[in-house]
Amino acid sequence: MPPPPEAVSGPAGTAPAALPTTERGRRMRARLLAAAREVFERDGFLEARVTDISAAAGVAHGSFYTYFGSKTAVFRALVAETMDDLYASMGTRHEPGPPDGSPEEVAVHRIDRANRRFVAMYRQNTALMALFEQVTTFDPEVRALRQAARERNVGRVRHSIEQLQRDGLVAADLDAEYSAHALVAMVNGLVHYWLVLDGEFEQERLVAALTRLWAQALGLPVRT
Amino acid sequence: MPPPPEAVSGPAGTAPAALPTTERGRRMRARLLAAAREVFERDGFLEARVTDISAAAGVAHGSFYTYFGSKTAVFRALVAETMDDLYASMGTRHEPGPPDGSPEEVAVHRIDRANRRFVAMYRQNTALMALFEQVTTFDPEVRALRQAARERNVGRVRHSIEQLQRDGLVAADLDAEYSAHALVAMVNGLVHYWLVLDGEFEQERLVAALTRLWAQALGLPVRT
DNA sequence: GTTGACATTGACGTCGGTGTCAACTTAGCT
DNA sequence: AGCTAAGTTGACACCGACGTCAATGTCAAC
Repeated sequence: MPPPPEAVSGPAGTAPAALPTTERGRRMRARLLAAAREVFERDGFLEARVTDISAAAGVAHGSFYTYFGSKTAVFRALVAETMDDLYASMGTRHEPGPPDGSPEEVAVHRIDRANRRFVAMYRQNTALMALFEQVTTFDPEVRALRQAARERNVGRVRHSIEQLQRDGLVAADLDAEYSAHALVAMVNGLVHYWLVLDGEFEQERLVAALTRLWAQALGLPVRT
Repeated sequence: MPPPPEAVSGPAGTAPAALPTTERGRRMRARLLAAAREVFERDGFLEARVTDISAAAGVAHGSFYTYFGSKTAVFRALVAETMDDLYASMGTRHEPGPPDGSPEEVAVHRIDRANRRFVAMYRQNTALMALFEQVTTFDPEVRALRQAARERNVGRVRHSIEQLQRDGLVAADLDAEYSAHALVAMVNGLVHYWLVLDGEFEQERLVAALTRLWAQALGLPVRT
Protein backbone atom coordinates (compact mmCIF):
# COMPACT_ATOMS: atom_id res chain seq x y z
CA MET A 1 0.00 0.00 0.00
CA PRO A 2 1.88 3.01 -1.23
CA PRO A 3 0.25 6.10 0.22
CA PRO A 4 -2.29 4.96 2.77
CA PRO A 5 -5.51 6.33 1.32
CA GLU A 6 -6.55 7.93 4.56
CA ALA A 7 -8.84 10.82 3.83
CA VAL A 8 -6.56 13.50 5.22
CA SER A 9 -7.28 16.64 3.25
CA GLY A 10 -3.64 17.59 2.77
CA PRO A 11 -3.24 18.22 -0.95
CA ALA A 12 0.14 16.58 -1.34
CA GLY A 13 0.95 15.64 2.22
CA THR A 14 1.81 12.40 3.85
CA ALA A 15 2.58 11.67 7.45
CA PRO A 16 2.15 14.40 10.07
CA ALA A 17 5.91 14.83 10.38
CA ALA A 18 6.26 15.65 14.05
CA LEU A 19 8.72 18.18 15.41
CA PRO A 20 12.11 16.81 16.44
CA THR A 21 12.75 16.04 20.10
CA THR A 22 16.53 15.85 19.95
CA GLU A 23 19.07 18.60 19.53
CA ARG A 24 20.39 16.80 16.50
CA GLY A 25 16.91 16.62 15.06
CA ARG A 26 16.40 20.32 15.54
CA ARG A 27 19.63 21.11 13.75
CA MET A 28 18.66 18.85 10.89
CA ARG A 29 15.28 20.50 10.56
CA ALA A 30 16.87 23.93 10.57
CA ARG A 31 19.36 22.87 7.89
CA LEU A 32 16.54 21.57 5.72
CA LEU A 33 14.58 24.76 6.18
CA ALA A 34 17.57 26.88 5.22
CA ALA A 35 18.21 24.69 2.20
CA ALA A 36 14.57 24.96 1.23
CA ARG A 37 14.75 28.75 1.35
CA GLU A 38 17.82 28.63 -0.85
CA VAL A 39 16.32 26.28 -3.41
CA PHE A 40 12.97 28.07 -3.49
CA GLU A 41 14.67 31.41 -4.06
CA ARG A 42 16.76 29.97 -6.85
CA ASP A 43 14.21 27.80 -8.64
CA GLY A 44 10.81 29.10 -7.62
CA PHE A 45 8.14 27.01 -6.01
CA LEU A 46 7.15 24.94 -9.00
CA GLU A 47 10.61 24.03 -10.18
CA ALA A 48 11.93 23.24 -6.72
CA ARG A 49 12.31 19.49 -6.14
CA VAL A 50 12.30 17.84 -2.78
CA THR A 51 15.43 16.05 -3.94
CA ASP A 52 17.17 19.37 -4.54
CA ILE A 53 16.33 20.52 -1.06
CA SER A 54 17.74 17.46 0.65
CA ALA A 55 20.76 17.61 -1.63
CA ALA A 56 21.32 21.29 -0.81
CA ALA A 57 21.09 20.40 2.86
CA GLY A 58 23.60 17.62 2.29
CA VAL A 59 21.36 14.90 3.62
CA ALA A 60 19.58 11.87 2.27
CA HIS A 61 16.32 12.26 0.45
CA GLY A 62 14.45 10.29 3.04
CA SER A 63 15.46 12.56 5.89
CA PHE A 64 13.35 15.28 4.41
CA TYR A 65 10.22 13.31 5.11
CA THR A 66 11.13 12.89 8.74
CA TYR A 67 10.49 16.59 9.23
CA PHE A 68 8.20 17.72 6.48
CA GLY A 69 5.32 15.95 4.85
CA SER A 70 5.72 17.54 1.46
CA LYS A 71 7.13 20.44 -0.48
CA THR A 72 4.08 22.49 0.41
CA ALA A 73 4.66 21.73 4.08
CA VAL A 74 8.22 23.12 4.09
CA PHE A 75 7.04 26.14 2.25
CA ARG A 76 4.40 26.84 4.84
CA ALA A 77 6.95 26.46 7.60
CA LEU A 78 9.17 28.89 5.73
CA VAL A 79 6.40 31.44 5.37
CA ALA A 80 5.54 31.22 9.04
CA GLU A 81 9.17 31.58 10.08
CA THR A 82 9.85 34.48 7.75
CA MET A 83 6.70 36.35 8.71
CA ASP A 84 7.77 36.17 12.33
CA ASP A 85 11.25 37.49 11.55
CA LEU A 86 9.75 40.16 9.42
CA TYR A 87 7.47 41.54 12.03
CA ALA A 88 10.14 41.33 14.66
CA SER A 89 12.38 43.47 12.48
CA MET A 90 9.63 45.93 11.67
CA GLY A 91 8.50 46.45 15.22
CA THR A 92 8.80 49.88 16.81
CA ARG A 93 12.45 50.71 16.74
CA HIS A 94 14.19 53.72 18.09
CA GLU A 95 15.17 55.69 15.06
CA PRO A 96 17.79 58.43 15.13
CA GLY A 97 15.81 61.25 16.71
CA PRO A 98 13.20 62.85 14.46
CA PRO A 99 14.06 66.21 12.99
CA ASP A 100 12.93 69.37 14.65
CA GLY A 101 9.77 70.76 13.15
CA SER A 102 6.06 71.09 13.57
CA PRO A 103 4.18 68.07 14.93
CA GLU A 104 2.80 67.52 11.44
CA GLU A 105 6.28 67.38 9.97
CA VAL A 106 7.37 64.94 12.61
CA ALA A 107 4.39 62.74 11.83
CA VAL A 108 5.15 62.77 8.12
CA HIS A 109 8.75 61.98 8.88
CA ARG A 110 7.71 58.96 10.89
CA ILE A 111 5.49 57.75 8.08
CA ASP A 112 8.38 58.18 5.71
CA ARG A 113 10.61 56.07 7.93
CA ALA A 114 8.07 53.28 8.08
CA ASN A 115 7.59 53.25 4.32
CA ARG A 116 11.32 53.29 3.77
CA ARG A 117 11.78 50.31 6.08
CA PHE A 118 9.02 48.42 4.33
CA VAL A 119 10.36 49.03 0.86
CA ALA A 120 13.90 48.17 1.92
CA MET A 121 12.73 44.94 3.47
CA TYR A 122 10.76 44.05 0.40
CA ARG A 123 13.71 44.76 -1.78
CA GLN A 124 16.07 42.66 0.27
CA ASN A 125 13.74 39.68 0.09
CA THR A 126 12.42 40.21 -3.38
CA ALA A 127 12.66 36.60 -4.47
CA LEU A 128 10.98 35.28 -1.36
CA MET A 129 8.22 37.87 -1.34
CA ALA A 130 7.43 37.14 -4.95
CA LEU A 131 7.22 33.48 -4.03
CA PHE A 132 4.82 34.26 -1.23
CA GLU A 133 2.63 36.14 -3.64
CA GLN A 134 2.73 33.26 -6.05
CA VAL A 135 1.87 30.53 -3.63
CA THR A 136 -0.76 32.70 -2.01
CA THR A 137 -2.71 32.42 -5.23
CA PHE A 138 -3.19 28.69 -4.88
CA ASP A 139 -2.54 27.62 -1.30
CA PRO A 140 -5.31 28.65 1.11
CA GLU A 141 -3.13 28.01 4.13
CA VAL A 142 -0.39 30.34 2.95
CA ARG A 143 -3.04 32.86 2.07
CA ALA A 144 -4.36 32.65 5.60
CA LEU A 145 -0.90 33.24 7.02
CA ARG A 146 -0.47 36.34 4.93
CA GLN A 147 -3.95 37.54 5.69
CA ALA A 148 -3.20 37.31 9.39
CA ALA A 149 0.03 39.23 8.90
CA ARG A 150 -1.85 41.88 6.99
CA GLU A 151 -4.45 42.18 9.74
CA ARG A 152 -1.74 42.82 12.29
CA ASN A 153 -0.31 45.45 10.01
CA VAL A 154 -3.65 47.17 9.52
CA GLY A 155 -4.13 47.18 13.26
CA ARG A 156 -0.84 48.95 13.82
CA VAL A 157 -1.60 51.56 11.19
CA ARG A 158 -5.10 52.15 12.56
CA HIS A 159 -3.59 52.65 15.97
CA SER A 160 -1.20 55.26 14.61
CA ILE A 161 -3.97 57.09 12.81
CA GLU A 162 -6.08 57.20 15.96
CA GLN A 163 -3.10 58.58 17.83
CA LEU A 164 -2.77 61.31 15.22
CA GLN A 165 -6.46 62.06 15.59
CA ARG A 166 -6.12 62.36 19.35
CA ASP A 167 -3.26 64.79 18.77
CA GLY A 168 -5.48 66.83 16.50
CA LEU A 169 -3.25 66.31 13.47
CA VAL A 170 -5.79 64.31 11.50
CA ALA A 171 -9.47 65.09 11.05
CA ALA A 172 -11.50 63.35 13.74
CA ASP A 173 -14.21 62.25 11.32
CA LEU A 174 -11.80 60.19 9.24
CA ASP A 175 -12.64 56.49 9.28
CA ALA A 176 -9.43 55.19 10.82
CA GLU A 177 -10.21 51.53 10.25
CA TYR A 178 -11.03 51.95 6.61
CA SER A 179 -8.17 54.32 5.97
CA ALA A 180 -5.75 51.90 7.53
CA HIS A 181 -7.00 49.15 5.24
CA ALA A 182 -6.74 51.36 2.21
CA LEU A 183 -3.26 52.60 3.04
CA VAL A 184 -1.90 49.14 3.75
CA ALA A 185 -3.47 47.79 0.59
CA MET A 186 -1.98 50.67 -1.32
CA VAL A 187 1.53 50.16 -0.06
CA ASN A 188 1.45 46.41 -0.46
CA GLY A 189 -0.20 46.64 -3.83
CA LEU A 190 2.13 49.28 -5.16
CA VAL A 191 5.27 47.59 -3.97
CA HIS A 192 4.09 44.22 -5.18
CA TYR A 193 3.19 45.57 -8.57
CA TRP A 194 6.49 47.35 -8.86
CA LEU A 195 8.26 44.17 -7.87
CA VAL A 196 6.45 41.68 -10.05
CA LEU A 197 6.29 43.72 -13.19
CA ASP A 198 9.82 45.05 -12.90
CA GLY A 199 8.65 48.61 -12.98
CA GLU A 200 11.03 51.48 -13.43
CA PHE A 201 10.65 52.85 -9.94
CA GLU A 202 13.77 53.92 -8.24
CA GLN A 203 13.67 53.09 -4.54
CA GLU A 204 13.96 56.63 -3.17
CA ARG A 205 11.33 57.89 -5.52
CA LEU A 206 8.96 55.10 -4.61
CA VAL A 207 9.30 55.88 -0.93
CA ALA A 208 8.70 59.56 -1.60
CA ALA A 209 5.61 58.76 -3.65
CA LEU A 210 4.24 56.51 -0.93
CA THR A 211 4.79 59.07 1.77
CA ARG A 212 3.13 61.73 -0.32
CA LEU A 213 0.12 59.53 -0.90
CA TRP A 214 -0.21 58.83 2.79
CA ALA A 215 0.12 62.46 3.73
CA GLN A 216 -2.45 63.45 1.15
CA ALA A 217 -4.84 60.77 2.26
CA LEU A 218 -4.52 61.84 5.87
CA GLY A 219 -4.56 65.56 5.17
CA LEU A 220 -1.05 66.16 6.46
CA PRO A 221 1.22 68.79 4.88
CA VAL A 222 3.46 67.42 2.14
CA ARG A 223 7.01 68.51 1.95
CA THR A 224 7.77 69.34 -1.69
CA MET B 1 12.76 9.10 -28.69
CA PRO B 2 9.97 10.50 -26.60
CA PRO B 3 10.25 14.27 -26.60
CA PRO B 4 12.77 15.17 -29.31
CA PRO B 5 15.51 16.87 -27.33
CA GLU B 6 15.64 19.81 -29.68
CA ALA B 7 17.03 22.77 -27.82
CA VAL B 8 13.91 24.90 -28.11
CA SER B 9 13.74 26.95 -24.97
CA GLY B 10 10.08 26.25 -24.31
CA PRO B 11 9.90 24.94 -20.75
CA ALA B 12 7.28 22.31 -21.43
CA GLY B 13 6.68 22.72 -25.13
CA THR B 14 6.76 20.29 -28.00
CA ALA B 15 6.03 20.79 -31.65
CA PRO B 16 5.36 24.28 -33.01
CA ALA B 17 1.66 23.52 -33.39
CA ALA B 18 0.77 25.51 -36.47
CA LEU B 19 -2.43 27.48 -36.87
CA PRO B 20 -5.33 25.70 -38.54
CA THR B 21 -5.95 26.29 -42.21
CA THR B 22 -9.48 24.93 -42.40
CA GLU B 23 -12.70 26.36 -41.05
CA ARG B 24 -13.17 23.15 -39.11
CA GLY B 25 -9.70 23.51 -37.65
CA ARG B 26 -10.38 27.05 -36.56
CA ARG B 27 -13.57 25.99 -34.80
CA MET B 28 -11.73 23.20 -33.04
CA ARG B 29 -9.02 25.56 -31.86
CA ALA B 30 -11.61 27.99 -30.58
CA ARG B 31 -13.42 25.24 -28.73
CA LEU B 32 -10.20 24.11 -27.10
CA LEU B 33 -9.37 27.66 -26.11
CA ALA B 34 -12.80 28.16 -24.55
CA ALA B 35 -12.52 24.86 -22.73
CA ALA B 36 -9.07 25.83 -21.49
CA ARG B 37 -10.43 29.08 -20.08
CA GLU B 38 -13.15 27.13 -18.31
CA VAL B 39 -10.82 24.55 -16.82
CA PHE B 40 -8.21 27.10 -15.81
CA GLU B 41 -10.81 29.22 -14.06
CA ARG B 42 -12.15 26.20 -12.23
CA ASP B 43 -8.93 24.42 -11.30
CA GLY B 44 -6.18 27.01 -11.48
CA PHE B 45 -3.11 26.68 -13.61
CA LEU B 46 -1.33 24.01 -11.64
CA GLU B 47 -4.24 21.66 -11.19
CA ALA B 48 -5.47 21.98 -14.75
CA ARG B 49 -4.71 18.89 -16.84
CA VAL B 50 -4.43 18.83 -20.58
CA THR B 51 -6.74 15.83 -20.44
CA ASP B 52 -9.40 17.87 -18.67
CA ILE B 53 -9.20 20.55 -21.31
CA SER B 54 -9.70 18.16 -24.21
CA ALA B 55 -12.45 16.42 -22.28
CA ALA B 56 -14.19 19.72 -21.58
CA ALA B 57 -13.97 20.53 -25.26
CA GLY B 58 -15.42 17.12 -26.03
CA VAL B 59 -12.53 16.01 -28.21
CA ALA B 60 -9.82 13.41 -28.11
CA HIS B 61 -6.73 14.04 -26.07
CA GLY B 62 -4.50 13.98 -29.12
CA SER B 63 -6.36 16.80 -30.85
CA PHE B 64 -5.12 19.19 -28.23
CA TYR B 65 -1.59 18.75 -29.45
CA THR B 66 -2.59 19.56 -32.99
CA TYR B 67 -3.15 23.14 -31.91
CA PHE B 68 -1.15 23.72 -28.79
CA GLY B 69 2.24 22.43 -27.84
CA SER B 70 1.60 22.30 -24.11
CA LYS B 71 -0.48 23.56 -21.25
CA THR B 72 1.70 26.65 -21.06
CA ALA B 73 1.12 27.29 -24.73
CA VAL B 74 -2.67 27.38 -24.42
CA PHE B 75 -2.36 29.60 -21.44
CA ARG B 76 -0.26 32.07 -23.35
CA ALA B 77 -2.75 32.07 -26.18
CA LEU B 78 -5.49 32.70 -23.65
CA VAL B 79 -3.64 35.62 -22.10
CA ALA B 80 -3.01 37.18 -25.50
CA GLU B 81 -6.62 36.76 -26.53
CA THR B 82 -8.02 38.12 -23.28
CA MET B 83 -5.68 41.09 -23.21
CA ASP B 84 -6.88 42.05 -26.67
CA ASP B 85 -10.52 41.77 -25.68
CA LEU B 86 -9.81 43.71 -22.55
CA TYR B 87 -8.23 46.66 -24.23
CA ALA B 88 -10.85 46.68 -26.91
CA SER B 89 -13.50 46.97 -24.21
CA MET B 90 -11.60 49.63 -22.31
CA GLY B 91 -10.91 51.82 -25.29
CA THR B 92 -12.37 55.30 -25.43
CA ARG B 93 -16.07 54.81 -25.32
CA HIS B 94 -18.78 57.41 -25.48
CA GLU B 95 -20.16 57.58 -22.01
CA PRO B 96 -23.49 59.15 -21.18
CA GLY B 97 -22.60 62.83 -21.39
CA PRO B 98 -20.50 64.16 -18.51
CA PRO B 99 -22.27 66.20 -15.89
CA ASP B 100 -22.31 69.92 -16.09
CA GLY B 101 -19.70 71.52 -13.92
CA SER B 102 -16.30 73.14 -13.93
CA PRO B 103 -13.67 71.65 -16.24
CA GLU B 104 -11.96 70.23 -13.17
CA GLU B 105 -15.10 68.45 -12.11
CA VAL B 106 -15.55 67.03 -15.58
CA ALA B 107 -11.97 65.76 -15.54
CA VAL B 108 -12.45 64.09 -12.17
CA HIS B 109 -15.67 62.58 -13.43
CA ARG B 110 -13.88 61.08 -16.38
CA ILE B 111 -11.20 59.62 -14.13
CA ASP B 112 -13.91 58.14 -11.98
CA ARG B 113 -15.49 56.49 -15.01
CA ALA B 114 -12.22 54.94 -16.06
CA ASN B 115 -11.51 53.61 -12.60
CA ARG B 116 -15.01 52.23 -12.34
CA ARG B 117 -14.67 50.43 -15.66
CA PHE B 118 -11.34 48.98 -14.63
CA VAL B 119 -12.57 47.72 -11.28
CA ALA B 120 -15.73 46.28 -12.83
CA MET B 121 -13.72 44.46 -15.45
CA TYR B 122 -11.35 43.12 -12.87
CA ARG B 123 -14.23 41.94 -10.77
CA GLN B 124 -15.93 40.18 -13.63
CA ASN B 125 -12.79 38.29 -14.49
CA THR B 126 -11.46 37.77 -11.02
CA ALA B 127 -10.48 34.15 -11.47
CA LEU B 128 -8.69 34.77 -14.72
CA MET B 129 -6.90 37.89 -13.55
CA ALA B 130 -5.67 36.08 -10.47
CA LEU B 131 -4.36 33.35 -12.74
CA PHE B 132 -2.55 35.89 -14.86
CA GLU B 133 -0.89 37.24 -11.77
CA GLN B 134 0.09 33.77 -10.71
CA VAL B 135 1.58 32.65 -13.99
CA THR B 136 3.28 36.00 -14.42
CA THR B 137 5.46 35.06 -11.49
CA PHE B 138 7.03 32.13 -13.27
CA ASP B 139 6.50 32.45 -17.00
CA PRO B 140 8.62 35.16 -18.59
CA GLU B 141 6.55 35.14 -21.76
CA VAL B 142 3.32 35.82 -19.92
CA ARG B 143 5.09 38.47 -17.94
CA ALA B 144 6.17 40.11 -21.17
CA LEU B 145 2.60 40.09 -22.45
CA ARG B 146 1.37 41.82 -19.34
CA GLN B 147 4.24 44.25 -19.32
CA ALA B 148 3.36 45.27 -22.85
CA ALA B 149 -0.27 45.72 -21.84
CA ARG B 150 0.82 47.84 -18.92
CA GLU B 151 3.01 50.00 -21.14
CA ARG B 152 0.06 50.70 -23.41
CA ASN B 153 -1.97 51.63 -20.38
CA VAL B 154 0.68 53.96 -19.02
CA GLY B 155 0.90 55.59 -22.41
CA ARG B 156 -2.80 56.31 -22.46
CA VAL B 157 -2.75 57.76 -18.97
CA ARG B 158 0.28 59.91 -19.74
CA HIS B 159 -1.52 61.21 -22.77
CA SER B 160 -4.52 62.16 -20.66
CA ILE B 161 -2.35 63.93 -18.11
CA GLU B 162 -0.60 65.91 -20.80
CA GLN B 163 -3.97 66.92 -22.18
CA LEU B 164 -4.98 68.13 -18.73
CA GLN B 165 -1.74 70.09 -18.52
CA ARG B 166 -2.41 71.72 -21.87
CA ASP B 167 -5.84 72.69 -20.58
CA GLY B 168 -4.23 74.25 -17.54
CA LEU B 169 -5.95 71.89 -15.12
CA VAL B 170 -2.79 70.20 -13.93
CA ALA B 171 0.47 71.86 -12.97
CA ALA B 172 2.75 72.07 -15.99
CA ASP B 173 5.83 71.00 -14.04
CA LEU B 174 4.32 67.64 -13.10
CA ASP B 175 6.30 64.73 -14.55
CA ALA B 176 3.55 63.21 -16.68
CA GLU B 177 5.49 60.06 -17.54
CA TYR B 178 6.38 59.27 -13.98
CA SER B 179 2.95 60.16 -12.65
CA ALA B 180 1.32 57.90 -15.19
CA HIS B 181 3.53 55.03 -14.11
CA ALA B 182 2.78 55.67 -10.48
CA LEU B 183 -0.96 55.95 -10.98
CA VAL B 184 -1.21 52.82 -13.08
CA ALA B 185 0.93 50.91 -10.63
CA MET B 186 -1.26 52.17 -7.82
CA VAL B 187 -4.51 51.08 -9.42
CA ASN B 188 -3.21 47.73 -10.53
CA GLY B 189 -1.50 47.12 -7.25
CA LEU B 190 -4.44 48.14 -5.14
CA VAL B 191 -6.94 46.14 -7.10
CA HIS B 192 -4.67 43.13 -7.23
CA TYR B 193 -4.02 43.24 -3.54
CA TRP B 194 -7.69 43.61 -2.80
CA LEU B 195 -8.41 40.69 -5.08
CA VAL B 196 -5.78 38.25 -3.92
CA LEU B 197 -6.08 38.85 -0.24
CA ASP B 198 -9.84 38.98 -0.25
CA GLY B 199 -9.90 42.39 1.31
CA GLU B 200 -13.06 43.90 2.66
CA PHE B 201 -13.32 46.61 0.07
CA GLU B 202 -16.73 47.24 -1.29
CA GLN B 203 -16.61 48.04 -4.98
CA GLU B 204 -18.10 51.53 -4.84
CA ARG B 205 -15.86 52.52 -2.03
CA LEU B 206 -12.77 51.21 -3.79
CA VAL B 207 -13.59 53.24 -6.88
CA ALA B 208 -14.16 56.34 -4.77
CA ALA B 209 -10.85 55.83 -3.01
CA LEU B 210 -9.01 55.39 -6.29
CA THR B 211 -10.53 58.49 -7.79
CA ARG B 212 -9.66 60.49 -4.72
CA LEU B 213 -6.07 59.30 -4.85
CA TRP B 214 -5.78 60.25 -8.50
CA ALA B 215 -7.30 63.65 -7.95
CA GLN B 216 -5.01 64.31 -5.02
CA ALA B 217 -1.97 63.17 -6.94
CA LEU B 218 -2.85 65.45 -9.84
CA GLY B 219 -3.94 68.37 -7.73
CA LEU B 220 -7.53 68.29 -8.91
CA PRO B 221 -10.39 69.23 -6.59
CA VAL B 222 -11.90 66.28 -4.74
CA ARG B 223 -15.61 66.03 -4.40
CA THR B 224 -16.33 65.07 -0.80
C1' DG C 1 29.41 -2.06 26.81
C1' DT C 2 24.77 -2.89 26.08
C1' DT C 3 20.49 -1.16 25.21
C1' DG C 4 16.90 1.16 22.67
C1' DA C 5 14.79 5.34 21.08
C1' DC C 6 15.65 8.53 17.85
C1' DA C 7 17.73 9.77 13.49
C1' DT C 8 19.56 8.80 8.79
C1' DT C 9 20.10 6.51 4.55
C1' DG C 10 19.07 5.58 -0.44
C1' DA C 11 17.31 2.11 -3.60
C1' DC C 12 12.80 1.23 -5.19
C1' DG C 13 7.81 0.82 -6.50
C1' DT C 14 4.03 3.66 -7.74
C1' DC C 15 1.48 6.98 -9.97
C1' DG C 16 -0.36 10.19 -13.00
C1' DG C 17 0.37 13.35 -16.45
C1' DT C 18 2.56 14.03 -20.97
C1' DG C 19 3.30 13.78 -25.70
C1' DT C 20 3.40 10.38 -29.72
C1' DC C 21 1.82 7.98 -33.64
C1' DA C 22 -0.38 4.90 -36.80
C1' DA C 23 -4.88 4.21 -38.11
C1' DC C 24 -9.12 6.34 -39.22
C1' DT C 25 -12.57 10.04 -40.67
C1' DT C 26 -14.01 14.19 -42.97
C1' DA C 27 -14.68 17.21 -46.73
C1' DG C 28 -13.21 19.74 -50.75
C1' DC C 29 -11.88 18.96 -55.50
C1' DT C 30 -11.85 16.71 -60.14
C1' DA D 1 -16.89 7.89 -57.21
C1' DG D 2 -12.12 8.43 -56.18
C1' DC D 3 -8.34 11.06 -54.46
C1' DT D 4 -5.90 13.67 -51.09
C1' DA D 5 -4.75 16.79 -47.58
C1' DA D 6 -6.31 18.23 -43.33
C1' DG D 7 -8.14 16.95 -39.18
C1' DT D 8 -9.24 13.48 -35.44
C1' DT D 9 -8.72 9.62 -32.49
C1' DG D 10 -7.16 7.08 -28.23
C1' DA D 11 -4.16 3.42 -26.67
C1' DC D 12 0.41 3.50 -25.21
C1' DA D 13 5.28 4.22 -23.90
C1' DC D 14 7.83 7.24 -21.24
C1' DC D 15 9.28 10.08 -17.66
C1' DG D 16 10.37 11.91 -13.45
C1' DA D 17 8.92 13.26 -9.05
C1' DC D 18 7.14 11.39 -4.96
C1' DG D 19 6.88 9.00 -0.74
C1' DT D 20 8.17 4.41 1.48
C1' DC D 21 10.68 1.34 4.30
C1' DA D 22 13.98 -2.01 5.85
C1' DA D 23 18.54 -1.58 7.07
C1' DT D 24 21.91 0.98 9.40
C1' DG D 25 23.96 4.54 12.30
C1' DT D 26 24.21 7.61 16.61
C1' DC D 27 24.29 8.64 21.34
C1' DA D 28 22.63 9.29 26.07
C1' DA D 29 21.40 6.57 29.84
C1' DC D 30 22.09 2.88 32.66
